[in-house]
Amino acid sequence: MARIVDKGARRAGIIEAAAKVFAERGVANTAVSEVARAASVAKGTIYLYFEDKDDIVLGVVQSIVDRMMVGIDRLLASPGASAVERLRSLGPVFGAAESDPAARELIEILHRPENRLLHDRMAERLTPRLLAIMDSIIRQGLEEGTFSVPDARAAAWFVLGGLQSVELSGTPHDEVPAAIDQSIKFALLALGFKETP
Amino acid sequence: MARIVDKGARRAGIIEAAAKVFAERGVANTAVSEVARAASVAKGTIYLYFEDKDDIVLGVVQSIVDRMMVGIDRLLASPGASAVERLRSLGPVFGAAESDPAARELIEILHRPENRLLHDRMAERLTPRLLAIMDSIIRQGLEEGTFSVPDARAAAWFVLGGLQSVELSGTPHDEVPAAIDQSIKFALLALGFKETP
Amino acid sequence: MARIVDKGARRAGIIEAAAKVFAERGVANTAVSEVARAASVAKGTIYLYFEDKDDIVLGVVQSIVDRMMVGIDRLLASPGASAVERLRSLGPVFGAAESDPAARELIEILHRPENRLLHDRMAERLTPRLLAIMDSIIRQGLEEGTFSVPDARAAAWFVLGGLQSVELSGTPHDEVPAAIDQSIKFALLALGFKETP
Amino acid sequence: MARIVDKGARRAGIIEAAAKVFAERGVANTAVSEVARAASVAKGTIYLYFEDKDDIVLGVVQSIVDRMMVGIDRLLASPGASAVERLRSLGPVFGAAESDPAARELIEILHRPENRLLHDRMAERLTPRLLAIMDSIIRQGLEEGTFSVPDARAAAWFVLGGLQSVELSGTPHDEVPAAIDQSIKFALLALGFKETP
DNA sequence: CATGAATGAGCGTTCATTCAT
DNA sequence: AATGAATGAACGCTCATTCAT
Repeated sequence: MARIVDKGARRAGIIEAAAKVFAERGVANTAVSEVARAASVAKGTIYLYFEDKDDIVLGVVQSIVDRMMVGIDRLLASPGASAVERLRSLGPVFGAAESDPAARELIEILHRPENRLLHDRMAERLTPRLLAIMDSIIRQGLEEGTFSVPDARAAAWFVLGGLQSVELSGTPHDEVPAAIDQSIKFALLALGFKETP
Repeated sequence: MARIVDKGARRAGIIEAAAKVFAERGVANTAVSEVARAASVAKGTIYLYFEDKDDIVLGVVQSIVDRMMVGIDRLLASPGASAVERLRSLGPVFGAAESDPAARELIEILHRPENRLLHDRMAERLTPRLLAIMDSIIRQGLEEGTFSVPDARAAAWFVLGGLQSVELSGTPHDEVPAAIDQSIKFALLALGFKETP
Repeated sequence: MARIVDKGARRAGIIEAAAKVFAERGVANTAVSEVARAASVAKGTIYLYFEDKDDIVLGVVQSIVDRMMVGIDRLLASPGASAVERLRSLGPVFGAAESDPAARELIEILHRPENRLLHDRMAERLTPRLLAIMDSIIRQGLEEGTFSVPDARAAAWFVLGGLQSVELSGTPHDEVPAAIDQSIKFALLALGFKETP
Repeated sequence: MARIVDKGARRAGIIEAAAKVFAERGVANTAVSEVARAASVAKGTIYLYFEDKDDIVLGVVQSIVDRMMVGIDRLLASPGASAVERLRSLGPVFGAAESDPAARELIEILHRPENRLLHDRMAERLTPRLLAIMDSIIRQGLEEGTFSVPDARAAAWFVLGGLQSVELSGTPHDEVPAAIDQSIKFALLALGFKETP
C-alpha cells in the first residue's frame, strides 16, 4: 500500500487531520482512533509516524507554531526598519486574530478549556522564539540609542509578558487593537523610549 | 465509622494528602484511590467530601491560593505606604519563594509539565486577585501624582504580565531577586514614574 | 428517639415513602439513602426494619397488593351473586384503572420499563390470589350448572391469562373497557357458558 | 490480535457464552468481565461487538427468539392445514420443551426470578410474532367458517394470553402436554368452534 | 508499509451495608 | 432505638498500544 505520498507527507496529513479533530472535540476527548479515521488511515499506522498520542499533540503544535512564525518573520522582514518600528509591527501578533479568520478560529479553539494542554504546549514553543525576536529588537534599539535598559534579556521577558497579557485580559474583540496599542506604549516606556526626541 | 475529626478537618486532611500525591505524581497520573490511600481514608469517603476528582483539584488549588493571598495581604497591609512602596513590596510575591522552602517546593511542583492543570487553575484564581491589587496600587499612584497612565486597568494587566514573566524566564534561583528588582523598575517606567522627581 | 410511632407504623411509614420515591425514580435508580431521606429517617434505621433493599421492594409490593385485594374482595362481596355476575364484576380489575386516579397512576408507574421488577413482583403476588378467586368463581359456576369445564383449575389459569392479556395488548385507554367486555365474552365461551339459556 | 473467526462468528460466540453465564448466575449478577472470561475474550473485545451490557442481553434474547421462531415456522408450514389444525400444532410451542432438552433447560433458566429481565425481554420480542401467527390462524378460521369471533385481533390477544398462562401455572412437567391440550380446547371454545359440526 | 481486531490495565464513581456513638 | 460517617467491593466502560496478518 505504499502510495502517492511519502513519509513526510503522510505525517503531515495525519497532523492536519489531528489538528482538525482536536479543534472539534478537544485533545482529551479525541481518541487516537478518531485521528486515524479523520486521516483515513488505520489506527496502527499512526504509531508508525508518532511515538504516542502525546507525540501527535506535539506535532500539531509544532505545525501551528511553524505557521505562525512564518507570518511573524514576514512582518519583521522589512529591511531598514528601526527597532521601534519593528516593535510596533509586532503588535498584531499579540492580537493574534487580525484579519486572518483561520487564525481567529485557532485562537478560539486554543482557549477552550479542554485544550489547555494544546494551548500551553504552543505557548511553550512560541515563547522562546518570540523572546529571541524581542531580544534582537531591544538590542537593535540599544544600538540605535532609542532604548535604554540595563539588561536586554530581562527587558525582553518583561515586555513580552506584558504584551502577552492582553490575550488574557478578556478585552472585547473590537477593543483588542486599541489595547495592543496601549500595551506597546507601556512597552516603549519600560524600554526607556521617549515618544518625541 | 465514627468521626474522629470534624467535617472541615477531614476535608482539609484530604486536601493536604491530595496536594502531596499530586505533587509527587502529577494530577493526571494520580488516581482518586491514591489520594484516598494517602489520606488514610476509603475511596468512597473522598466522594463524601468532593463532587468528583476535579473538585479535589479545585480544593487543592483553593487552599494554595488562600495561603498565598494571606501572605500578600500581609505584605500590603502597611498603612500609609505610597503606591510605589506598595508596588515594590509586591516584588517578593512574583519571586514567590525566597525564604519559604514550602513555597519554593510548591512552585517547583506547579511548574512540572504534568501539573499544568493545577498551575493553570491556580493562576486562574490568583490572577484576578493580583489584578485587583495592582489596579488599586496604580489608582493610588495616579491620585498621588506619581504614576501617569491613561488607563489603570490596561496598565495593571500589562505590568502584571510583565512581572509574572519572571516566573517563566528560567532565571537561576539566586538571581531571581535581582530580576524582580529589574522588572519592578520596568514596571515603574511603564507606569510613567520618574525615578527622581 | 423512640417516638410517636410504634414499630409497625414506622415500617409502614418507610414503605409509604419508598413507594413514593420508587414511583418517581424507579426502583433501580433509587438508592436506599433516598428512601431514608423520603421517610425522614436515617439510612441505618432502614436496616432496623428491613433485611436489605430487596426487602423494602417486597414491602412496597405487598402493601400495594393488599390494597388491591381489598378492592377486589369488595367487588366480589355482593352476596347471592351468580358465578357469571361475579366474573363480569371482575372485569374492571383487569382494566385496573377504572375511576380511581391513584390506581391509574400506579399502573402507569408499574409499566415504566425500569420498574419491571416491581411490576413482576407484584404480579407474582397478585396472580395466586386472583387465581384463587377465579377458581372459586368457576367452581360456583359448575355447581350452578352455568359453566362446563373438565378441570376448574386449568380453566382458571387459561381465563386469567386471557384476561390479563388486555393489559399487554396496548389497547388505547378509552377502548380498554370494551376490550375487557370482549375478553369476558371469550372467557365465558371458554367456560362453556351459553349466553341465553 | 489476529482474527481467528469472522465478525459474525465472534459475536455469536460471545452471545453463546453470555447465554451460558447469564443462565448460571442471572443477568444482574453477571459482570461483563465474566461474559468476557466465558467467551475467552478480553473485556474490551466485548465492546467491539456490543454497545453496552444491555446490548449483550438483547443479543442473547434475539438469538433465543430466532431459534424459537424457526421451530414455530416449521410447525406451521404444513400446507393445506386448516386453522384448527394449525392452532393445535401450536400447542407444543407453549409447552415449549418436551423433547428438546436444551429448550427445557432454557425455559427453566428464564423462569428463575433473577432472570426476569431476560425473560421479559424475550417475551417482548416473541409475543408480537406469536400474536401475528395467532391472528392469521384466526382469520383463516373465520374464512373457513369454523371460528366465529367479532374481532380477530382481540381474540388473538385473549387466546395467546390464555395459552401462555400454562407456562406460568406451575404445572408439573409430565402434565404439561395435557394442560396444553386442555388450554387449546378452551381456546377453540373461546373462538366459537364447535367440536363436532 | 499498512492494517484493525484484540487487548487489559486502569479509571471514576456508586451505594448497600455496617457499627461506634 | 436511632444515627450517618465510613467503608470498599464492585461495576461498566475507555482507549492507548500491540502485532499477526
